[in-house]
Amino acid sequence: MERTCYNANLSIKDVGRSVTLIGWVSKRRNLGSLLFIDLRDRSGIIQVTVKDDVKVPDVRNEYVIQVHGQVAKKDVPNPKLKTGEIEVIASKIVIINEASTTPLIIDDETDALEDIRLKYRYLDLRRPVMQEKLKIRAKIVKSTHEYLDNNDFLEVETPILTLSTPEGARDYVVPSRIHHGSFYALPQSPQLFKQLLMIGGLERYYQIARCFRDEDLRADRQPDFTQIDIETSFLDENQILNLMEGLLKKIFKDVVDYDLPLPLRRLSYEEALNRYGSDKPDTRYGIELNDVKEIVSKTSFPLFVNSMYSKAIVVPGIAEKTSRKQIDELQLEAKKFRLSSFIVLKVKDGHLEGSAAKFFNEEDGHVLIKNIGAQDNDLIIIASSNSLANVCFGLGALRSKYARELGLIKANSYDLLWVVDFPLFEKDQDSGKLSPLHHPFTRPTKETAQLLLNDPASVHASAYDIVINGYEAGGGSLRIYDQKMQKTIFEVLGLSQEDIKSKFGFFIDAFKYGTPPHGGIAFGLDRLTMILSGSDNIRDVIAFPKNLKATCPMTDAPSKIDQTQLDELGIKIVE
RNA sequence: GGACCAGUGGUGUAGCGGUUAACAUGCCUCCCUGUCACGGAGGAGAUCGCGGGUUCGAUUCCCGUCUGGUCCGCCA
Repeated sequence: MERTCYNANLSIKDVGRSVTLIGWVSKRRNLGSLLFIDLRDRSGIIQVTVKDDVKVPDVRNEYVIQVHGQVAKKDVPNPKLKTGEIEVIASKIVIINEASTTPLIIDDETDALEDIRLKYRYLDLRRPVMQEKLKIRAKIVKSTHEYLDNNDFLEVETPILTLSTPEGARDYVVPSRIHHGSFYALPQSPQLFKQLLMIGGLERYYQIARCFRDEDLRADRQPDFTQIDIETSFLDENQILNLMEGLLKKIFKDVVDYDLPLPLRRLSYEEALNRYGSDKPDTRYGIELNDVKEIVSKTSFPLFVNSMYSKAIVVPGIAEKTSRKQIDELQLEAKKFRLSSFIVLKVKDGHLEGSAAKFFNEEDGHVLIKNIGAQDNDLIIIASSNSLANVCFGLGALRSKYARELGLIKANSYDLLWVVDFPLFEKDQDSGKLSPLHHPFTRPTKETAQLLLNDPASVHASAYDIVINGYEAGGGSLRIYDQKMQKTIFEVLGLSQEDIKSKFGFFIDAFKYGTPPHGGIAFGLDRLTMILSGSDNIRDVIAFPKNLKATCPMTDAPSKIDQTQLDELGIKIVE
């Protein structure tokens, strides 16, 4: 189809040029014998002016049209448009296709709610903001290809139909037609395959890998999502982190023209937990956690005296406007994080106020205020519990809640850091069972590996997470490359010999043929795109996402299938 | 599995124990030669998510249910 160029490629330099443009009618302004059409294509909008003497067909919003005309300079430019200095004086307009009235307004500021936008996603995608997000996504992928290609990484695809390994997330499962009663699983990540590629001698691998996890959805979680999946051989933790910092630096430069200062800060898991109450802290604002165990133990308040851990946060300048009701709501919020016991104090004229203030004598009150740096009109929240995790995560949740509400987070700012030195295992709060914090292929640190059998909870992992603006944007580790070690880990996790053999037999077998020390990382492409496009919702950066019920409002997937299909698969549906 | 919030013309909202159900935008017709969120005049368009209850009367109050969203659990 004849076309000179994209709309937004035209500029003041093209004045006088004869052009043919194609696009959608974004807006008409009919002034009688003068008609303006905002013509939209992928590049942007340009104004087409149709004068009295040109016969035009009846053109409506979202019609696809071809415009023949001449570029002209506008007397009064429109600073809001990239092409605002010019317009195209039409000599001929051809309708390529008509359009019905759309169920949503095709505009950056559409007022349609999300379910309507998802149902008509193809229309939603016509909105320039949405296209911008997809362009940012593509740019991240392009930068990634460039950087990793330049650093000797080889892109390799791994299977989508693979073996189910029910540890970790729930698998999406695909029935086998040829083997009734057997199922493939979709990969939760290419973890085992990328390690086998290292055993296969590839040394540096990457893949823009689609991953699938059948767990409940969130604003930042989809059941199928994309990872920038990376694995290397013979590199230690520092070498990997440095290499990956180079990748992040290039992405941030290429995509948002931001010069990322390197090296990135590294925070131990313990410090992240104790200072920010999170394993993925946003450090763009304060309200850090303070240890107040020593001071509050001197009070007469039983909760404080009987709890092993007491920590406090200071929320600045809101004591006066915080009501009893708001404090009750706070209790509710903290309860979500298993933090049921905390008290709220206000600072007024250098003294503590609030129902729990009476437990502090004058001197202890002053010491508390001084030690945690509280000022008049500040709110002090003290949490106490015998679980350090509950105290920290609970206060961490309140910390981020207040940061959002008080507008302490600077827009369009970036905060990147590594969280390192994780524990290898975490204990289930109820059952006390150990499970891997990262995954069961993570290598214990040299210093703590010998504790594996006697004190597994104290073993640390050679694992690292990249945290950006409070999102876990990626994570990785050095992997176990010793067959015996891998077996021991499975045993500590309580897998039987049969389980190990049937689920991971092929994997452990491979280790005996000369496995290189290896390690890697996976970045969440969707989350990276969210952060770099300023979105707070993962659906906005995925062309065709699922809603919270894991269904697609446009296609209505998942759907029932024919009896014939079921019969072929040997499947009976239980209602 | 659980908590909370929201469902009113195509779209987004307002409203309220009795209304001609309001406003914006979109849509249709007409007028307009410099608009760019064009302007002006007129018009069509809603069984107020669904079911039940209270009531003389329910879009409004109550219960249930469905749908969507946010969060907790879950996400090696």
